[in-house]
Amino acid sequence: MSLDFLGNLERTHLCGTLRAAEAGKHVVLMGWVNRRRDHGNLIFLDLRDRTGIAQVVLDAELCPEGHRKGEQVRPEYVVAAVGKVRLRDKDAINPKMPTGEIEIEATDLRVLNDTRLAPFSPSDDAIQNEEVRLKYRYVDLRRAEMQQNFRLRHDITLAIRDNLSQQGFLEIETPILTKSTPEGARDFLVPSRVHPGEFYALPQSPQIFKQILMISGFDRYFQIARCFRDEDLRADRQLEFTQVDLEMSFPRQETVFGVVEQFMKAAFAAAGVELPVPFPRISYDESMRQFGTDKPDLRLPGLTDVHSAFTSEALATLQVDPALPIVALRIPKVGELSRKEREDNHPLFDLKKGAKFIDDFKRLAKSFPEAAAKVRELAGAADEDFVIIVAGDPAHHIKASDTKFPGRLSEREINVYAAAGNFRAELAKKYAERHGAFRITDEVVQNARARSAALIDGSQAFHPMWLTDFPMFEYDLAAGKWVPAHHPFTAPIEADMPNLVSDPASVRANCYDLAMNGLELGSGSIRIHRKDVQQQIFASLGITEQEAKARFGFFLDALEYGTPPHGGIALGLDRIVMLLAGAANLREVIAFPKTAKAIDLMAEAPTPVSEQQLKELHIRVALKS
RNA sequence: GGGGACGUAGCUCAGUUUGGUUAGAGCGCUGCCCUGUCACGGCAGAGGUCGCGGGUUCGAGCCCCGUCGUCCCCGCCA
Repeated sequence: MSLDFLGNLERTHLCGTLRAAEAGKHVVLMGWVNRRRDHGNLIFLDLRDRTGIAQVVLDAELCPEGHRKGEQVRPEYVVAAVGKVRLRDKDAINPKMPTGEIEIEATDLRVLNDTRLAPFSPSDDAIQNEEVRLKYRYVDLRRAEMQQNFRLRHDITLAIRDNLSQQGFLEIETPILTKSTPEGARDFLVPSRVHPGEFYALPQSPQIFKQILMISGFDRYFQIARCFRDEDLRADRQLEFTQVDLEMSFPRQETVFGVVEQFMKAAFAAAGVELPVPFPRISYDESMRQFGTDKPDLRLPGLTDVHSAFTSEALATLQVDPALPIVALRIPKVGELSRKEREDNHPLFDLKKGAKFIDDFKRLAKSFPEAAAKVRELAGAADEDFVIIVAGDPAHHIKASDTKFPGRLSEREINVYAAAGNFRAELAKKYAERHGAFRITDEVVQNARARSAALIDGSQAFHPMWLTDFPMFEYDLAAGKWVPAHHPFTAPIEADMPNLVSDPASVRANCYDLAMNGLELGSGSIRIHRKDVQQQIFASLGITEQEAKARFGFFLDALEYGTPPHGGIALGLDRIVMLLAGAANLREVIAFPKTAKAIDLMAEAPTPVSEQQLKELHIRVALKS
């Protein structure tokens, strides 16, 4: 069909905002045709823009030209509707729509653009095919749910910026092209044209720069910072992601917690949710014991120590390592599972962690009726609750004693807890419908979206938790030495410093994580600001002065020029938005995300580049055959 | 690198258990009809290399092997 020019037509209103109060006004609306209902001489168009939908009426008698065009428009055509707002007859009011009391009596319709038939319609909320959604992301993003997600993201980001600014933080940008450091995640490298054979790296975080900003006297820095890590993706991990990154001078751990609690409260308020502060705290060891993870989800029961339910004879018969934890995990209201249902769950358990599980209670009860009953009692299990016992496998090649140091959890213990914790999280996801523990979060998120004036109580739906007292070092059994569990500028807790050399196992790091509903939201630490302490740490890690200089030279220099005590944290903005959007993965809150195989299906990145480009960059590609 | 789920019409899915006529449904799409619909309705119609390759078989959407893609998890992510 022939298209119309916009001419000097100016939009006067937004579709979703029209109400009965506007009745009688002449309006010009522009947007996409959401649906068309053709009654012959009367055509209804649902016109959609970012604010919502309004009904346009094309009457063959009142507006023959517009009606004629209306016969030809199709969903997702872009049109301008000119006309008068009028109240609908009482029996024509649609109470399901915010604009349902009015409609636009069209006097003119301009067809601004047509469309190819998209593989799905933005008005269709049943679309689940992520491949198609990502390829046609521009259509997917038109969907009301996506529009809401990005409105939410905007509001949250704005609130955090505003709040941190009010708390005296200054937003300062740091380089995207920077220096590769071999620590941590894999870097994305950028070849230098000017310097043959040399590379920049994209920042995994602004870590070193923000510390230098403290040395530079900015006192309080923050940045909504894009970060890049070339690692495998997950539901909560993308190659590039956004951190709320901040650093402050002269803080105690408490100071950082206070700052974060304030801006998190503000961020949640921007999403319509009241988040109580301060957040509760738990030590790393306690979190591992109780939840088998350092990002606990407190909406479900934790792990229960059920060692006491078993006699040593029973453990021997069951082939369970008595030196390792024996815990029960309980998923409420799952009901009794058939053998096949249980077996379907077995791949969710990570056998490589040196742990095993018992999920057949009937069989257990035949041989050890008291133990079976005692386990369920200790775990507080009701009849319809599903209980699994997780314990150490004595056949594992690393013995329970091999990595055991007094006063802290051993690698084997951690792995048994982790196997239980992972299993718990996977089963919780699988049986979400049955246990219903996640429903409260969905409800709060849904209600908050409706944006009534008052904030909705989020205390039952969101469970923030500070994790503290992480071990400073981990023992690398293969290398036979202590390695840092965090980046090497993390300060030890002051009281533990005398033990740095004599008893590294006992040293705790002055760092902290923020977890919520099974997600790690952020991680930070108080940093080392003294050269002598930094040298001690390097020494206890077996890093020579030359090595340290090669890796972090400029930063170690900077540390010697009057570095104030400082510390900070970085929080995953995408994850915060994901929680508040009620989304199951990050792709729902990132406009142009990548697939699990790190591909942008819309832009079709990555791709090979021309020989000429490679040549300019002094690069030759040698693919492994 | 490893484990798991999925892949049938544009979309959502049934059909795969136990191989057997021309592979179905709803939505969407096309044409016609319709002045009060709002998931409009009515009539008619088009649309399928059953992800791809190979194998078994008289015969494969269904069985076997391989491969590709999407998703989830482990490893990895200081």
